[in-house]
Amino acid sequence: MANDTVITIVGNLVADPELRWTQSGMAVANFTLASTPRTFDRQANEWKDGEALFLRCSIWRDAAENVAESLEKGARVIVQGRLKQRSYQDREGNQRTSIELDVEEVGPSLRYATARPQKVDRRQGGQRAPQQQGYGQGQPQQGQHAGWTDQQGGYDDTPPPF
Amino acid sequence: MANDTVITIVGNLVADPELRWTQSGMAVANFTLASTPRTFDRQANEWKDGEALFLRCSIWRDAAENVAESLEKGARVIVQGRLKQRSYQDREGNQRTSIELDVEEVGPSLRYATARPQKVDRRQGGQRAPQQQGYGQGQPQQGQHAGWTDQQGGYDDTPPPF
Amino acid sequence: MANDTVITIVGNLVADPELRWTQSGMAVANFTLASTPRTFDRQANEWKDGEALFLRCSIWRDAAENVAESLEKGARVIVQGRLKQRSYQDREGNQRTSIELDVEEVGPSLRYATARPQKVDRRQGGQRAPQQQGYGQGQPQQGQHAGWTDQQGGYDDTPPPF
Amino acid sequence: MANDTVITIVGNLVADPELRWTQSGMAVANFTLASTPRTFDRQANEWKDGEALFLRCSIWRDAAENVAESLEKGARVIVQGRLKQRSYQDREGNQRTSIELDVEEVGPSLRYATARPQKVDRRQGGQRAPQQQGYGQGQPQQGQHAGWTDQQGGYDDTPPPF
DNA sequence: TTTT
DNA sequence: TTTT
Repeated sequence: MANDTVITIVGNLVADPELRWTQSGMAVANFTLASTPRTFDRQANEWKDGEALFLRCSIWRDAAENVAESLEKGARVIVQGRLKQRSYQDREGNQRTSIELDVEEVGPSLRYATARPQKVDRRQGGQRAPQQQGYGQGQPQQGQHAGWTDQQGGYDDTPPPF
Repeated sequence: MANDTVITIVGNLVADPELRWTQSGMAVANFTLASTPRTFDRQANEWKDGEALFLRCSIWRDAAENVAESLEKGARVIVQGRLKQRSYQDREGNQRTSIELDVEEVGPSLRYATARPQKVDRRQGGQRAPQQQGYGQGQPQQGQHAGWTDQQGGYDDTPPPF
Repeated sequence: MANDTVITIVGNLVADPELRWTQSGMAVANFTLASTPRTFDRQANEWKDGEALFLRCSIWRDAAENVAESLEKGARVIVQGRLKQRSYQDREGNQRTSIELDVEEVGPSLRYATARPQKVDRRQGGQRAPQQQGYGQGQPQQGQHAGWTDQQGGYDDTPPPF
Repeated sequence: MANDTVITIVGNLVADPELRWTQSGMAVANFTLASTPRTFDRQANEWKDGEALFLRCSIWRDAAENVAESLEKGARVIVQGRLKQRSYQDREGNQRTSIELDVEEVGPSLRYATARPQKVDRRQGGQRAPQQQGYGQGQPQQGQHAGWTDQQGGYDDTPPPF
């Protein structure tokens, strides 16, 4: 019976995405992700970066255009898709195969401080709510803060998990 | 030996994220994801939505502030994190447990047409490159298009995988 | 658009699987997995076990019988399936929900030295190497079967997890 | 920051696993998984098999011996591990890379009727139910061992995948 | 309780 | 090059 080959990878774009169109007018974007596993070195007793995986990705239609507009070299993204084998001929004429990712979902990671895109307007047309500046003020909104730590309860002050 | 419980889910926020701070000043954002499995109904011979999973999520520090600023009700996101069991007392005083997701990575999905946030500037400070217009024009850029479909090669016109 | 909620977890069975049959004769096995995340404690500078996640799992048809025959308390397994929300009434009559895993694939982990099951016979017919000890008879155990379908029936009256 | 590149794949072994030892005596098993995505053909209105992905896998130590004893050509398995890029020289002397899977967990799928291995003995010491047919002797097979470590040695000279 |  |  058939299998499901969907996987998820987190990594950074090694270059800007390349946007193209098929002859029938369908958009396709290609980009390469570098994904660097974190490994704990028992000898050195510290975290080190492992060897990076470079994974070629492709994405289609609207998503391709979104990717080309929203992502650039260095962006950290989460991608979900299917591993696919592609055949090609090298310069010597030998048949070769490579493994790539057919992306179904991709999103820019919101993990770090610089990653604060504007809110997206989901209404028809795709305009976005006006914003004067508003990035990264990064300070507690008084009301919320007070309201929350005033109570006894809710989340305790335990350290976060990572 | 210990296990790794990292999972990835795609879904939509059922409400705006709630941003709070611990007493020590650490930001935490909470939100609930609705993830609706797509199932193929053999009787009706068509795709249908399955029953949604509602998964409570929490995220910490900078990422919490990014989430609060960037995401809102309805947003489609990819989240990666660890399933966690939380204990609490219900109104009758019974000990209960719930399963939640401790989010490590989250990104707004770029899958659909309206999802086109501006490019994020990765330089220190987080300002973003000026842009005159540039959103969603969604048309082939002449040079690229021509250069690509002119050749015989590159990607062929096969239908996309999904 | 709908989402795909398939996840994979590695863990150990906290008890032997429970095998039952629906009134229509379909086998279902239930078991609970304990999955213990490994975390690196920066203070102590060592690996520690995090808090275990206990995840209720169900699996159907042939796979249910395989699970009941092959797995027992303590077994380390890899499971792949969909997170599902289940509604039930607690003793006070309140509507509650729990999150469980609808298992699509499960296999006993071959990671450690003791995990060496016999090779499986893949030939048509499915006979397998003779076994004295009475596993694998593949028939409803009278007590369980009766006890369960005697009730008003169906699968939906199972007790909530934990 | 580093990423986590753990993925899970379900597939079938295209051949028996190959078991070898490094010069330092560490076991390593290699096998190739075929993972065939199931796709729904809207034209034909039916499920079809997509194009298979062939993924080269390696696994180490005890797990390698377990794999060699328990799995054979055709076996359906669940594997979890990290995608890794490997460099090698092709016959023309060109530097090439391939993507493989460093397996951390693997288990034979219990999904189908024929997949019913005996229960595994989990007691200290790792003895297992008596077996007449000679699986699981757990010792290096002379020929393989010799043939492999006789060469100049180490694991790194293995031929590239496919 | 969300959703192209 | 596998496969309920």
